[in-house]
Amino acid sequence: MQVHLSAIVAPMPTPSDTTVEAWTAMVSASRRVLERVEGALKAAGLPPLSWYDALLEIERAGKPGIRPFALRERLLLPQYGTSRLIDRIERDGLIEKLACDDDGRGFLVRITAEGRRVRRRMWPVYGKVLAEGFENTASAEQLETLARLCRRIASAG
Amino acid sequence: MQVHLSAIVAPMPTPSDTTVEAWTAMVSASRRVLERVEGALKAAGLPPLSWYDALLEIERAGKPGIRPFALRERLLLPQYGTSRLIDRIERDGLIEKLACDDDGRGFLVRITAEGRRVRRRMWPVYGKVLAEGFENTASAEQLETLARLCRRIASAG
DNA sequence: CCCATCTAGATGCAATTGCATCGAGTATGC
DNA sequence: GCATACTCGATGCAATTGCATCTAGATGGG
Repeated sequence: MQVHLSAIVAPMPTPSDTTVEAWTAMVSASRRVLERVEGALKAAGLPPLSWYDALLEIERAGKPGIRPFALRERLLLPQYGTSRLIDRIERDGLIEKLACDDDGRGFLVRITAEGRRVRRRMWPVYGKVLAEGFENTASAEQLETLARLCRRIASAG
Repeated sequence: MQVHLSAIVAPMPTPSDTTVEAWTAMVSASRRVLERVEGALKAAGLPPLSWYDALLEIERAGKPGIRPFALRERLLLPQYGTSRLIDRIERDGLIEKLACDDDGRGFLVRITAEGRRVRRRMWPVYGKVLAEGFENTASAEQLETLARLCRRIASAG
């Protein structure tokens, strides 16, 4: 039996079938749910999902607001994406930009009353799709397992 | 204690914390791996991941080729997305369009030698990221579980 | 055969994303 | 205090995506 040196020195870069199965299933699942969520939001005349995530984080930051770079970290968005998302949401009056005292380069983003209202209207639409997709399908225990595995993969390098 | 009728008649549309945890973990994981894959492909001077998926399906279809609508079903892409993806890949010479005898509206898509070569070069780059993300992180058994849960969620409605 | 209807695929236009780069402000070292 | 490096955020431009609509060919009655 011949053994290639590369197989000993370095691990094969080729993933197992099981890995590929898991990966494709994960991508399909998240894409499908994402499509359903976006579709439901649009059908209800509401903004896209990215606005929900941003509004939620901004609302959580409360009265003092949040810096764009901090928002970027939470949303895992590229810097320019964050910048433009903030612009669009602001143009719609759901958030406002506040001068930042201790750093002249940046500013703070705070949610407006209208922003809170819109986020609240989005939640049941969003949540309904999630509940349908997940809770009719898997037990709480299975969902915990799923979450744990996904978190590990997300932080793996 | 007051109970709202809606809580009895229809299930609450609000998902459990566990559901939300699983969902956000799943989205983060797939987005992170996707970013890594796209980054690795770009760093290697190779086309984006969407091309890989398309090339793989087209290659699998073999000599007779595959109709765009069939490709669309497999890739879960919108119709216009498929149409344009085919255009771009064709412009690069990795696939070719063949007249379709039994349906004058459409055509068949077939991979070229160059297309096969490019797909083969993409695989180790793609696969390496998958192997790192999944196999260093979870056992085969866990990956099976992950795949099973994700498949169920993908097909749930 | 002819019309109505349906399916396959393309495309104009607007919105979004990706990439590179820029401008302004801050922090550091001297 | 000042030059240098760094961080924050914006933006021009090209590529991609989403949406609506369109054309050509197929299909199914009458």
